[in-house]
Amino acid sequence: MRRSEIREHLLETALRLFNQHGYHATGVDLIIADAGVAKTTLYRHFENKEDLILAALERRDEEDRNAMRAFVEQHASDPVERLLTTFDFLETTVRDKQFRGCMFMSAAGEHKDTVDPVFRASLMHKRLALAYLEELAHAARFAEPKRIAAEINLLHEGAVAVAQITRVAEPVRQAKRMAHQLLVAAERLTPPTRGGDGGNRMHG
Amino acid sequence: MRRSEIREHLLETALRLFNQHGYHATGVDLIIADAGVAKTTLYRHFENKEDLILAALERRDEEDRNAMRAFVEQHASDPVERLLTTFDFLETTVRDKQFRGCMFMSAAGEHKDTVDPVFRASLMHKRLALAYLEELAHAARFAEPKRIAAEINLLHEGAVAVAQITRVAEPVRQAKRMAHQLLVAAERLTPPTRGGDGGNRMHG
DNA sequence: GCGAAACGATACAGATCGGTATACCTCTTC
DNA sequence: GAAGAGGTATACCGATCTGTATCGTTTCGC
Repeated sequence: MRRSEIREHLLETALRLFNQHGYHATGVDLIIADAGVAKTTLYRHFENKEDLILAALERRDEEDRNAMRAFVEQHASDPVERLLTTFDFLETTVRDKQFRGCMFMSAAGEHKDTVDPVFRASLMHKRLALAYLEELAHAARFAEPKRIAAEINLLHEGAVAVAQITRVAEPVRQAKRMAHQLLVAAERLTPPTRGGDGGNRMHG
Repeated sequence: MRRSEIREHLLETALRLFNQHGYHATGVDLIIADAGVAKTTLYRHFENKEDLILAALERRDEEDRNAMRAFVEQHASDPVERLLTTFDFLETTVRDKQFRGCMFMSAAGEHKDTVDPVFRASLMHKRLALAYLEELAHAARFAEPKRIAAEINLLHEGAVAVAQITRVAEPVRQAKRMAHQLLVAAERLTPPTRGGDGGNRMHG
């Protein structure tokens, strides 16, 4: 394994264990044992455990947002449908056997102080996720794109939270239906053509 | 302090510290120091730390649900308004300086295994909270009370999750507006009188 | 008022935590 | 093929973790 591969391998292992057991409950000894790496190696790549957590979250942040973007762009072209398709992406993540809730919410839940770097990293991720929804809402020409994005975002968080507890995917589908209902009632700068449904069909 | 008072004092102290720092990050040494109690005393009242956590969550569960019930019954009489008033209650908890997210979601986030007693306690709380919403939705004579309750519940979780990250109360108000919009469109077994709004006024 | 139960204080056990030090091995690179 | 960087393995550090043992003191029920 090359140096960069070791780093990636450590980040993947850490992410998996953090997701499985949480951040405090996952010791560095477990991480290095699972990664099959000496402790010295871990500390050559990361200053300390917090640095590892931050690097892992940063990696996950990019992964998640890129995956959602790719999924949405591949599965829908109409901007309104794209907003709804974000729920389909969420559903795939929730259906994953390894799903144990949003890692950023967990991170913020274990590092509740708003000045904690881990909390701030989670906050940053959520801001970027919201920004993407605003981008979609803007492209969909909603009259209040920020409000729409915040609503979709709230439904995302609610769906994932309920799914974290119940461990079923239904909340995500329900959230999508709620989003659909809110979107068709929302004001648009360019209203859909009369007589049709403006392409806002519900496909799921 | 009488024996029962000490137990209550320990539970209150533990709950405050769990809320402030999380469950793993709060050691029993910190709890007893903050409570001004000997370690022997804590372990005379609780078998171990997990037992303390479970007792604390159980207490909090009853407190929370009673508080919501009392608030809702005091601030609204119409069943539909009561469903909306649950958000006003949430807003008071979110506005609290000590608010750091839902303690049960945090507990489930730190104890992700579904067979973990702490996870199960959180699950139980969420089920009871949902049951109350179903009770309200049933009283409001919605055609699909379970679906309505699940939708309100999802908005609750979303609002609290977003508030946990942003540390502002706005998400709760937004969730209430979304709930209002969904409720007025929902089918009722006894439809509201035509010409009026059926008492589904938005007061907040 | 007397005995038992519960309290506080402290010390301690054993495990685990994050992190470092040391010594040896294995590659790459000039 | 020597140098050096980065790997492994292991031992170790001090701190902290949950939980127990000891012991003197306080408090409460009878």
